[in-house]
Amino acid sequence: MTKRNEQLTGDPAALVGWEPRRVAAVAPELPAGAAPPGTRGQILRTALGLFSEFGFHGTSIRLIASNVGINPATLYAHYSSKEQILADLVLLGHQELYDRLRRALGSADPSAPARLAALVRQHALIHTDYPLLAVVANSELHVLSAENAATALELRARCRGFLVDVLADGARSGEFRLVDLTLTAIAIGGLSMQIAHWFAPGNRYTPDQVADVYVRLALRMAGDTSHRKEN
Amino acid sequence: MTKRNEQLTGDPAALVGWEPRRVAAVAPELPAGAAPPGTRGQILRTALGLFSEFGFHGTSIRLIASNVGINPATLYAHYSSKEQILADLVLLGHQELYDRLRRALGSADPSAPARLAALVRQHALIHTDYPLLAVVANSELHVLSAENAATALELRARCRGFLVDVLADGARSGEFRLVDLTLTAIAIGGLSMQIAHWFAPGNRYTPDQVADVYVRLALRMAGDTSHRKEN
DNA sequence: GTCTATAGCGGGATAGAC
DNA sequence: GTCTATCCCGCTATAGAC
Repeated sequence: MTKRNEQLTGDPAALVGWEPRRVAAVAPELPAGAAPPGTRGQILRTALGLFSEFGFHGTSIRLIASNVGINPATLYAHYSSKEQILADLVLLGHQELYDRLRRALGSADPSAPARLAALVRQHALIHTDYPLLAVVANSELHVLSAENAATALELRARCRGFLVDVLADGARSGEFRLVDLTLTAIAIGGLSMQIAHWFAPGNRYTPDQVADVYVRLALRMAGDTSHRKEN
Repeated sequence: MTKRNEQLTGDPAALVGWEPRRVAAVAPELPAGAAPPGTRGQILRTALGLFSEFGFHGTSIRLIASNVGINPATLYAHYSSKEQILADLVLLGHQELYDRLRRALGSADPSAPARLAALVRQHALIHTDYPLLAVVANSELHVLSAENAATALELRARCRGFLVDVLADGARSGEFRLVDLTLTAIAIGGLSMQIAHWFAPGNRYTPDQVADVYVRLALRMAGDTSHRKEN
């Protein structure tokens, strides 16, 4: 039995989707340096775990406070409202994504396939590293007021711009054969987002393995002409 | 300017993601024959529209009732609880998906690429035809009790089985060159789900155009060896 | 089936002592 | 910063008349 055949006989149902949870049960972590210190950070991490599982409207101030181990009133010494906690999380998640993608483009080879691979790799890795943050940032953003969502939406637009630019460059140069620019960008942009819903440290894929697979899938979707055999 | 260049110069940001809505603003429709008649059906459709935009916990009984034009108490003559309304919607959405995929497989050519294309086409079309139902069935299922979610989860497992079987068959026969069975199945299975978040009738893609693109993307992801040039 | 009225509870947020 | 105590509101759901 080769490794390839092992993959073919593995049971996908064992990995994903059998349970009605929104995310795998992983510890709520925030990017190093991004989390505020002390109680404020503890509130943020606790809210992250609860929002990711029950949603913003399904999580009460009282529940957050009790999980932190403080009184509900104490929470308002650190955040002005429940929405402000979510706003901080959503912004933080989008900033981390934008920073990673920008750095990835900065250090990638200039060819379109190399830049696309770098973007997709980082997009996959942010979802394995911070799955709860990714779920909250993506699926609870819509409950924020327009003002609280504005900065995150601008960062998101820039990230989408990175992807569209790389795909368009590759199409012009002949490195890619796109089926359709807009829909391919949407599809590749959404590809890694599902990772947050099933990935957990210690399952049968490492983050790097997941990222490798997703990079190859994205290159196939873009119609990469440079390394077709390897894809 | 060729059509291909139009695609390349079209602005993707004009289509998707600039707004913090969960779904495009489309009328809340249910599959013909699946919706109950009279007030009961009206409640179901109204709840569908509200759940899709604000989520289950973000939607109150009072809001549903006022949008239907009835008293909140009247609602309980038709449904035993708010959760029961959601349970009906989630089940209905999963049944429609399962029925479509089963019919698609029944009428498809026996080759693996033809069956994969049929599955992906129907998966895409159900998201263009019933985007609100798809969003609710997918992203609010987790608030249901285990009993209320059980049937939908079983249907979902069968649908995933369809996809995994087709990919595994194609890999064995050499029609597909898979990067990884499990992750490809997850990726293709999630591919069309995003459609529900941006598609609206009357935008620049028809449902058939969307489905065509997604079928080609999926065949590329599977490493289809039979029609490589067309993909 | 639909209404009025309301029970009973839990929600977000605040006042003020320490 | 953290607590106790509480305000006030909106929530799901029910009782009972019509």
